Amino acid sequence: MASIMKAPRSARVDCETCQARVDGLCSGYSDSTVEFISGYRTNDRHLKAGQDLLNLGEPCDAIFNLVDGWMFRYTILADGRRQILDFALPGAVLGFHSPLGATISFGAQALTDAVVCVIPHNALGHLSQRQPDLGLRLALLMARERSLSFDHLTSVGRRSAHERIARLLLELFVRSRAGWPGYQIEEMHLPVTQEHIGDATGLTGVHVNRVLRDLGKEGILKFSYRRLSILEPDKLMDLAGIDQELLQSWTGSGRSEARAQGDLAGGCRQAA
Amino acid sequence: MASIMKAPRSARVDCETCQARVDGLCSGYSDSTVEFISGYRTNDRHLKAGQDLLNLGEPCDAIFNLVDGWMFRYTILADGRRQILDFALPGAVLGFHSPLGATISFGAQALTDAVVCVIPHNALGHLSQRQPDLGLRLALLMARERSLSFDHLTSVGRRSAHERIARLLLELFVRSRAGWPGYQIEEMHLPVTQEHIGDATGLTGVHVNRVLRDLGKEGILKFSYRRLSILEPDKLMDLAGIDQELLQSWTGSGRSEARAQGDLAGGCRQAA
DNA sequence: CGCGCAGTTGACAATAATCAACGTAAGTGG
DNA sequence: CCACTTACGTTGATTATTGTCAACTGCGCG
Repeated sequence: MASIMKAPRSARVDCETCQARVDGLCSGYSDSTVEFISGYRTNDRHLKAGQDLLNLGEPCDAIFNLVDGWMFRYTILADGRRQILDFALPGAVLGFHSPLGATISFGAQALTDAVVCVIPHNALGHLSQRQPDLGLRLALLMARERSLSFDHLTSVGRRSAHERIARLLLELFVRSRAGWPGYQIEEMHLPVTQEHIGDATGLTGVHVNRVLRDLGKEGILKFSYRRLSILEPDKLMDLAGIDQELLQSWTGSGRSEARAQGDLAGGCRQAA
Repeated sequence: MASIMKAPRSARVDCETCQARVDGLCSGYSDSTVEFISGYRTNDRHLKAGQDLLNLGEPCDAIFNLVDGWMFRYTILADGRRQILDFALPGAVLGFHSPLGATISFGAQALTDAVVCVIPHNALGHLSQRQPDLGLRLALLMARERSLSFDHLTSVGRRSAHERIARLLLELFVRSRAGWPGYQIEEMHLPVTQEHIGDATGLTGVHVNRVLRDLGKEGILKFSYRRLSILEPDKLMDLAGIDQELLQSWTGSGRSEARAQGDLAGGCRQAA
């Protein structure tokens, strides 16, 4: 798919390795087989858990495609308060902020060891010339991220602590599994602490703990030391106020969405 | 700029009127002269204050460019709680959500009488073929909206009621004036109620009122019956925790951003 | 001039933060 | 394998912030 050709311009050096990675953008989740096809990936960065991808206040001239691992985006206020903006799973695009050469205002930190593919901003122009749909696909991805952000805003602004936490855990479960637990007890490793949950939901770590105790007592779920057990999926879904359609938008598996992606990916392959 | 040519396909009928409007997308604020150039705009919708543009739960096959007036996006929870997601000023793009034909999950309501230009989704594909940069410009616009949403999330999650309200009023002032008040007393008409402010900041209308009373007592600002007076701009800026750079990202007047838009707009005009 | 919506105020309740102490699991070097 | 270290989690007492309810006021508009 990614044919090898000499690069006539310096910016093109990165294009070939990036091409395959960019191909995965619109799906929202990267296809691991692409890595083998594209051969050696020279532009990858490997992060250890807890390490930052971007340093706040520095300019940023690239976007990043998360290949492996979990990360999260955050803001730090002057007095140290932290707000986690969202959690990034493989396939996410990080560092695409409006002003191209401007200093960034959001950090991105690895929750687990992680690998990101670096796509310089100037390569984007070349890529989008060869692949006319790239821009619209990126726009769609950004729009989806914005919708997710709207969702979080609604949670933090108008839902109770119980609802917010139930919702967040459910979201992370569904997004990482790319599916709804169904109606059986489910268990998984979630690489976040209660402090992370607090910073994502606008609560204190201490209060998160109390709410988790409540949810445990009610037999809905258990979470401690990065291990989540969903004991009563239906009760959890009820508490979180989730409907089926929303679940689909998280996984990108909705019927209409699949159709839309099909269109775009189709046009994409024609162009290549 | 928008040359007239026969439309070979039905979707093209809308293209000509939309073309000019779409040209304004990347600026973030529409250029009113464009209206005259494009001649009669057949696809406009006129809304009265309080009227909804989108009905929650219905499918949506178009995007909208707000030409005139103020609007806001919102969510309603099952029990009636409302969260205002953002305020839209002329130039904003509404209704661009991920699944193309899916039912929408966010409402959009007019605060004043308003005019929007309707751009059917299928026209987007045609337009972006003739105007290859359109996608990237849209992506940039979406990314900027996401950043704004991240900002609101941080406010609601981690700032006090006073900070949130100060920040929101300052944001609306700066965005609508496209500039910072400077250091003199400023006054303006803000077409929102205290209830709106509450729903945008995750507070109650009652509590917003108390905070506004505090801010009035301290001589920082006054707001009542849709009239905002900023009495001490520097104190307000301090309370809101705003830095100069953020102001620029709101107005889109930052140096690096202007450069980026120049690049894009330039490529855009070449294509036309 | 009277109706309605927006704003204002007070008393009270609920939710969540803060502070501080202690418990417990995971990781490390000897 | 152990003691040691550290980060994470747990709990109670107390305070602060914000919400709820309800009554009342004032502005604007036909």
